[in-house]
Amino acid sequence: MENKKVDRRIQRTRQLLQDALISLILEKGYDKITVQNIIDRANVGRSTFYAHFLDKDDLMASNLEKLHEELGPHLASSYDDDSERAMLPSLALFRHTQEQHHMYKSMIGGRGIEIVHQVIWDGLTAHARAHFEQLESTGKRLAVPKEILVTYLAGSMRILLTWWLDNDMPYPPEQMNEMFLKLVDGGIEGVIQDGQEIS
Amino acid sequence: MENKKVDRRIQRTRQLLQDALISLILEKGYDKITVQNIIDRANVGRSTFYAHFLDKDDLMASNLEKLHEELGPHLASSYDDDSERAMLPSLALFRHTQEQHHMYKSMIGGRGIEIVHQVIWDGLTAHARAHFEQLESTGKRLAVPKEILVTYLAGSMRILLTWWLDNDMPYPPEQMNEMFLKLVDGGIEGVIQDGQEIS
DNA sequence: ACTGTTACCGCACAGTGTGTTCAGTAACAT
DNA sequence: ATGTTACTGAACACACTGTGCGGTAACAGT
Repeated sequence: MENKKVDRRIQRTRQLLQDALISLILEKGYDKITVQNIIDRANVGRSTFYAHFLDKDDLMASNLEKLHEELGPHLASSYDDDSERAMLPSLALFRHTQEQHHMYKSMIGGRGIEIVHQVIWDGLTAHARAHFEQLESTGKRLAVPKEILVTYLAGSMRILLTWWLDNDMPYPPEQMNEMFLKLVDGGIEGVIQDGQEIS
Repeated sequence: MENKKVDRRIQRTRQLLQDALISLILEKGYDKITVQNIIDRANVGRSTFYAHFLDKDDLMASNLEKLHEELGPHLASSYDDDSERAMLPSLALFRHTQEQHHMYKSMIGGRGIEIVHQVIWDGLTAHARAHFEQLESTGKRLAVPKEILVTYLAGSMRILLTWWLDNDMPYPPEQMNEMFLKLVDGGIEGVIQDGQEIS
């Protein structure tokens, strides 16, 4: 059933290139990296690089995709842990970030990259949107436009996550999650109203 | 007293280059712009560009500096308006953003740029830090590390500002400011404690 | 209006990175 | 052992960078 037919050489090459990119990002930042740098560090032929990826961005995207696939299961299991007050799978995200902090830091800390936005943050935003839509369907009214709430919630998560990584994760994921919820809950609750009328 | 000795040709050239950069950013994003593009659009000789700026980043920095100088007075006057609950000069910032939205959007919306961080956001963070330090000096205790609060506050401002620009400013600055304060106040107040003891 | 100064232009230059092609070689699966 | 497939290395045209320099045009001050 499993597709184990992937040539070892392919696996090796892709891995080498992906690792090279990450380590280079952590050293000098995404912008300043050239394809030349990457293939030098990975010790891979020039033509080989272009046989696998279109360019630097494409390689980055593949890295991101990999991470995203791996994150999936973690999110699913998160609903067991903090299902109660979960507006976002924040605890799961903090935990996974700690596990894969090299990868995350290369994508977040060392300056944001276009593609990261499109995959990670848009996913978070979707989560938040679903939360508020579900809330609305139960008759609640929002004193602030939904899209702003959604952006704010996902954005706050991003802010704390970024800070955490930039500061070498000085607190455990659980504590970060507590603080995140404490900060965000207050503001969110203030704009949720039971009644029909809005000011 | 005034230094009006600046050669007209210099003013003209610098202005042309700065405008060219902004319009190009709004079209295709900072990363994809070359010095060649800039001088073509500005209709300025190659050597002239390098007579004024070191490279693309340097030109961007000059643009940013210009904006920052102009923002100064606005911030000062903001303390008249919302001095009461001002943790940040948020209203002034929303207003100035609306006035200079082309400039701001080119620097924020179309993907963050390294230098922007260092000037605008670090300034905001400093404001926030000053606020909490002043709060601490009056005997209040914080249930969340100060640096996290600072980051969160400045970050939230950034989030909303970015959203506002990306969505073509659908609400007036005053309303954005109200919503910002509503969202942020709740969370912040929840972590400020009067007493001496912390959990 | 005249004059010295200074900014601009245009072109040429070496240097570096890009993305493609292709024949030769080595590692792979079976 | 054999056919297949991925990698290598070198060459290629192209694009952009940053610098240098003589000629030209716009400037400020008298």
